[in-house]
Amino acid sequence: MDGTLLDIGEVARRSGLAASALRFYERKGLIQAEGRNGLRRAYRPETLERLALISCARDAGFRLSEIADFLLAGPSDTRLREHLAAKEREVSERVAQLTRLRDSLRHAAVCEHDPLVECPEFKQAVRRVPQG
Amino acid sequence: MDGTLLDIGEVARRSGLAASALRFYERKGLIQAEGRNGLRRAYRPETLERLALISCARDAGFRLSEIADFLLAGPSDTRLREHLAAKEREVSERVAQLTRLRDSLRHAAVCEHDPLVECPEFKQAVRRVPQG
DNA sequence: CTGCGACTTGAAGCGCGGTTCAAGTCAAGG
DNA sequence: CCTTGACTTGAACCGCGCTTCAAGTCGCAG
Repeated sequence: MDGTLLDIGEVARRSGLAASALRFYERKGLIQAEGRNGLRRAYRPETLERLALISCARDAGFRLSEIADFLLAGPSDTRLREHLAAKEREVSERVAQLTRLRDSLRHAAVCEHDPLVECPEFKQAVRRVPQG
Repeated sequence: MDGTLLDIGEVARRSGLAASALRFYERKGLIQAEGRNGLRRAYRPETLERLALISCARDAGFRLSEIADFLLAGPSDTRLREHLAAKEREVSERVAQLTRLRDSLRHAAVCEHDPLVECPEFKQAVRRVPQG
């Protein structure tokens, strides 16, 4: 064994993702193995970082196809930069919304309203975001 | 027509949700019609508020089944309160993560790194959340 | 009474993000 | 050499959140 390359089981263990998910990501163009050891995929350690990024973005509501686009980007890809900027605005909005939701949940834990959902303080989470 | 009750088309238009989605939500116990006008569902206007709450929670990553649980909660439901408190922590973590991601995206829009994803500043989004 | 169109139903279908399965391949160790 | 066991493949399947479809039922206008 080379020592610098990791096999899929190792990557799965260290990334917390299932091996099946890694193969799935490969089909979708999100990652690729450096080579093969026989039939077996051999991954560079950097792949772990990339997977962390993928997990992060996916948790943030990005689709795998979007993530794949981002991963291919160079600094000269203008359209992609616009896409990233748009995503940034989207994420900002989500942060604001989630922050309100968090405050509502925090309140809910101590609220005395009977149908909890009727509490006006709880409902603040629902305030419409000003038109985008 | 009664004037206080809305039919499904009206609710769909005003909530921005498809009629099929409203029927789906009914099957899942998220909403219910006040009654029927012939076969047709007749909704109370408050349903619109409830739908706004549902959309908000769903966008925040809650499952419909979770939302249904929350919607049934009274102030004495201790287990549910714990669930809400747990969700609050979860949402807080998400907010933190998304905030980092937003900062990374903001940077990405002006970054000169070639594989954009290799930029160390970009990668800060990926910093592991301290063990939960 | 005759459309018409918006509603009703249950069942099937879809896109996403995977997991599971069956069958096969390979490297290392006894 | 032969077994073991982690890997390989493609294809089928899953849960979620809906949408679409086919077939039927209303209420209202003409």
